Amino acid sequence: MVSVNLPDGSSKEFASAVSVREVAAAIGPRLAQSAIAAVVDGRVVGLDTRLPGDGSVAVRILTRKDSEALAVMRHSAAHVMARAVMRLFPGVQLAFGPTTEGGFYYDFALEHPLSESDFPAIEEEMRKIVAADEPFERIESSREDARRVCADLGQQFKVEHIEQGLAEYPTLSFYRQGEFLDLCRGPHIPSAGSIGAFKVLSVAGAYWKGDASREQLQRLYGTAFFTPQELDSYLMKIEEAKKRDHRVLGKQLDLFTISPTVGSGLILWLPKGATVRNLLETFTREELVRRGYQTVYTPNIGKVDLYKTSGHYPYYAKDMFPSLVTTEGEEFILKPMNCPHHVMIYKSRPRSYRDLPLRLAEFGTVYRYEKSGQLSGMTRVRGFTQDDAHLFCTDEQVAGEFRGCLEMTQFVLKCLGLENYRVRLGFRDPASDKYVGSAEQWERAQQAIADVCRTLGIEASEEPGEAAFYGPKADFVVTDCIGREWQLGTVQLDYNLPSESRFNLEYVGADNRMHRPVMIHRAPLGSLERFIGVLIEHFAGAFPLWLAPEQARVITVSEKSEEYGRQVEGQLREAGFRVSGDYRPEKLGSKIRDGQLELIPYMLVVGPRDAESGTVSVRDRIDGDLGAMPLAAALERLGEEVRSRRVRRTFSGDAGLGERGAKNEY
RNA sequence: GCUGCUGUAGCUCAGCUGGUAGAGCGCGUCCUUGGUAAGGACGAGGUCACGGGUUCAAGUCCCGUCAGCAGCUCCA
Repeated sequence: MVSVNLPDGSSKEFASAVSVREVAAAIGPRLAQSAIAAVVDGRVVGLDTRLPGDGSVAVRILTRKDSEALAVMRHSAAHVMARAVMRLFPGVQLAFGPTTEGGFYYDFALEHPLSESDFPAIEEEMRKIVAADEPFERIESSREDARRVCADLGQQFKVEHIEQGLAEYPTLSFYRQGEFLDLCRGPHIPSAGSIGAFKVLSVAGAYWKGDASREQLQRLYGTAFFTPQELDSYLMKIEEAKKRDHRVLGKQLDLFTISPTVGSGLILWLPKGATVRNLLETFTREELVRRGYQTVYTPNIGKVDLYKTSGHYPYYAKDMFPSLVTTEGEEFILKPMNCPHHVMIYKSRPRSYRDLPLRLAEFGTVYRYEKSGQLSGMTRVRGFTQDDAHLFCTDEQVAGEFRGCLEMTQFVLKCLGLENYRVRLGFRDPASDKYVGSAEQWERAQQAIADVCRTLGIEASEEPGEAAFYGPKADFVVTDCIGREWQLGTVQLDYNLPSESRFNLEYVGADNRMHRPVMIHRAPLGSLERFIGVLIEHFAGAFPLWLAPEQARVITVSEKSEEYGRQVEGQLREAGFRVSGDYRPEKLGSKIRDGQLELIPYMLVVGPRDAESGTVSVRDRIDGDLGAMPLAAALERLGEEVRSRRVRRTFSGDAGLGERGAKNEY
């Protein structure tokens, strides 16, 4: 006798070991019809799952209305896609085919290189399979049988996976659908007919088990929904997100460009982009002064010995541009980070505990040789400027300094309306011995960091094993408009560079003895390139007034008002606004449209009526025509919005193309 | 770096199975002098990424290089 507890609080008794399908049928024929899967004691299972013969279990039947059902269906869609590919191309080796946040993919090894031109045939074959509505049948077998079946099918990846990845499982499961049989944990939908709408989206390379030294596979991406309407709206969402892409907007709005002649991964800041950067730098600099930092400048190159001492060379040699060798045989490298230079400033004279904490800040431009396939717009580049600073402090000061760094990062992000981020705390892997510094020192620091986050109300995930070898860290991660995550700000403790084997940093303590300082690396924005790239997407190019490259544009109703228009423009400029004037002999509507498309926050329309009364007709980018007002009133309105750094509208949220939520369902 | 795809006017793109280049927007000139998202006419603008090859003939086919895109991998 088994007692089945249902979500509505009721329960049903069954005499024997029933399947979930039978439970659904007992609740109602309609439910049995629309059931996709079920959640049994918190685990998503297929309808063919048999409940235990006695005791009590919680069962929730999933229909297409439940979000868990979508993932189950998509996984089945991945099988259907694999089946279609196997029908079309001989000799397909199956690898993994999990669901992702926005759909699913399946990795294959096959001779024929898949391309978009193959998608229609694959989709057509999938349509046939869905229309046939054959059931997904679960088959359980022993490890040995499973291995033999896969070997007989010639599926080498599956054989390897059974032998290695699944070594601990005594029994394994297959799912059969028609001629298609695949090693798979499941669960699956009852039959293919529930796949309402699907699309093969893209193909790309991927390595078996993510290992670049292993076979390269072809990864076919797709997505599926229960209804064509949902699929359409998803595809629309992707299109919308693509329009927000900073690479598209950067070109459209003349913010930055990249020239192959200068070099890929090297950003050329156009005047408008440079304006935004400049404003951000000024904003940050003011904040640094307020928080007790001192600014420094250091050169773009340094002798290779500096990096030998820091330990970065030759360990990171592949990630740096090759060294520059002078005719006299001196070897320099383009600096890949600022810390060694800042360390030398610390070492430029003996330090006392009274000097600490010493906070040295610099907008330092660094160069790293990223692999060509890595480069992407402004978010992944080979030359970038960090809003960098290095703090030298005593062990006791670490918590307070760390707190200050996080507060500043929080403050800066808040000022920009960037609220959609998460913080990852990279902690040590207790099982590893690769770390510099004592275990107690780490424990104390990690504890302090976690406490600081808690008191600041920062939602942070502790990730053991994610720390760098030299110290724990806190990374601020934001998601871009197409769902990719980018690390922006970072705060990292460093026990390595100050150590005896590196730069051997010291200070004289109150006890007149030498002590070793702790170093903190921190960059609230991270890199200006990446940060502004993310900001462009965050605002969809429509920067808040205080950051807008062009804050206002004077537009004349006709050429008759040009003189008054230029006068207004002059007064705005005098008042410190970034302003332009459009005096072309175009119609008003046309000039407004241009201004709107260029995302100018305010347009000041002036015509004969305004010239007469000394007014301007203000048009707001967001709210439209605000009507005529005295010029002084308009200046006050804009000035107030700048001073308060008001953020009126953002476009966060992604199109669900990310990999978060990817599950390895085989 | 690897796999796949892409590279045509300033921008977005068309150009069929090879027969010496097109559109829209933008730009220039002129007409129009208009009150909140596209007035009209005319015109200029292209080593079809670069280098080889096949061919009577290459934007189109093949190879290489460079760059971009998607993904994998890595990030002090």
